[in-house]
Amino acid sequence: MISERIRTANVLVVEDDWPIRHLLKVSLSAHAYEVSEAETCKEAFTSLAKQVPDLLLLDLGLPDGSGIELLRRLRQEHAIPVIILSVQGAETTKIEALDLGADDYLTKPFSVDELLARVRAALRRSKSLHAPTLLTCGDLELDLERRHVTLAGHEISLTPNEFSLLMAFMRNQDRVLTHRQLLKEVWGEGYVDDSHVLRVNVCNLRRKLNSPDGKRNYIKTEPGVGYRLCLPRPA
Amino acid sequence: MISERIRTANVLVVEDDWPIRHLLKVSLSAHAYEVSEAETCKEAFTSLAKQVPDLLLLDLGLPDGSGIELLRRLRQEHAIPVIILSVQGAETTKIEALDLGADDYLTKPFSVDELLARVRAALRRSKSLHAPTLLTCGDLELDLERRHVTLAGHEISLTPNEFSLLMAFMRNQDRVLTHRQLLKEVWGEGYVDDSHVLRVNVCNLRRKLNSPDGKRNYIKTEPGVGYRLCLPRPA
DNA sequence: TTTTCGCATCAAGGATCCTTGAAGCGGGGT
DNA sequence: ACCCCGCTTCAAGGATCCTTGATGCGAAAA
Repeated sequence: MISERIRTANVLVVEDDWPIRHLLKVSLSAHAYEVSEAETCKEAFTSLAKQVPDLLLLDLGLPDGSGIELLRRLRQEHAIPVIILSVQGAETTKIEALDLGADDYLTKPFSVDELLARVRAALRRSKSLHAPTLLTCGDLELDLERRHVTLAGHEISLTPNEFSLLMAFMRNQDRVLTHRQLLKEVWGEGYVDDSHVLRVNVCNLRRKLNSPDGKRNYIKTEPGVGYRLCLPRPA
Repeated sequence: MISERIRTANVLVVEDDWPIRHLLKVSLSAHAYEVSEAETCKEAFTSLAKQVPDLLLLDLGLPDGSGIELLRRLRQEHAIPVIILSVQGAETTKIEALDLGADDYLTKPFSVDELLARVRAALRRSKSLHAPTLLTCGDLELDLERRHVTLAGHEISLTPNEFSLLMAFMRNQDRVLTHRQLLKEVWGEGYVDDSHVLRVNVCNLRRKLNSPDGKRNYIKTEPGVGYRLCLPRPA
């Protein structure tokens, strides 16, 4: 927290037009950003090779080569936020840049307030990295964010209920889960006694999980109690 | 990593039957666990008040009061793993204990190998705490795990596609997302050009997000480009 | 003013999924 | 040997959701 306030962010401005470049430098410097400058694509490349900034302000209308190419090559290595500067009417290029991973854009002429707001927002976002919510159990992998499940490499498709059910299992590997617990987790408080619907879904889930060779039995039933997702130790 | 191997786990054994209690103590001590013992519910309470162990081995058939009550009161404060010891036939009590949050159970007579395996599994699980995957934007809250969305406190129900769409927005707050980016994220590579389906879903999403008072407009349209989820600074 | 284009909204056919009933199966108890 | 009970599996009606077409709307261009 403290270090964020002391260490000023480093911004690289890539812009060939002097008045605009100067405006950017002055505005940003006045707010305690460290600013480097580049007038051409080439200069930008050498600057990036020397030091990677915390944020890139990129004009798309550079004299030598398009900013698009610079963005593409930057994105192959770094994930720093990039804000595009574009002129009115250059919609196509702007969208192309955004699709390539640019974070935001400013259309000339822009207000300094808006510039600073976008810079702040971009820097704030770049600090929040996503937790790689990925659960694994043997050759089973469950991606919380993408809602994808892969078994021994290739993807298998689950219905929403099946996914929730498997999620409950994978967050409690090798642990007994009672019928009530599973029903409460997946279907909610009101379904706690409907064990039939649970059995049907466990059945369907098993069919999909055992499809490749039918060897391993992931879900073990605990008679009279519930189910358990076995760990991959082939005892 | 290292500390986990040096510091031995502390296990509290609550069991009135001497032979079993002794077997547990010997077996666990031999594998470098620190073992405390209690013969009655009362003893267990005082022991827990003094020091909370890393794991609790709990016999359900205690002479004074049921182990169930002990478990219930323990769960109001601590989340340590609990393994139940039960006799054959006491299914009802066993299930009740599991529903209350017990992690596992052993049915007497049990093998020492199985005991150790369950203890290891329970301790391993207790170390993996779930990341509270919760995204917020103003009075909008999105819970990745439960797939719930709340707006100013009360829950709103979204369809799967709407949820994915909102998730994409909330992971990129205040950032322009092009049509292509959103379509790729929610529908997949094949739908990148189908902007109509995106518009319909944005429309439906807006309706649900603005329902309470219709004041704030969360999703802003960027004409010709895409959409943007606004931050809650009411500029 | 009229036209045009992108966006918003409504509505319905069709696909997917969920629930529930019914039947099959196997082990334990009488 | 028979029955009972819980678990598994199959199948279909019904609910939900997704896609797509049609229409309305507003702003910019002609």
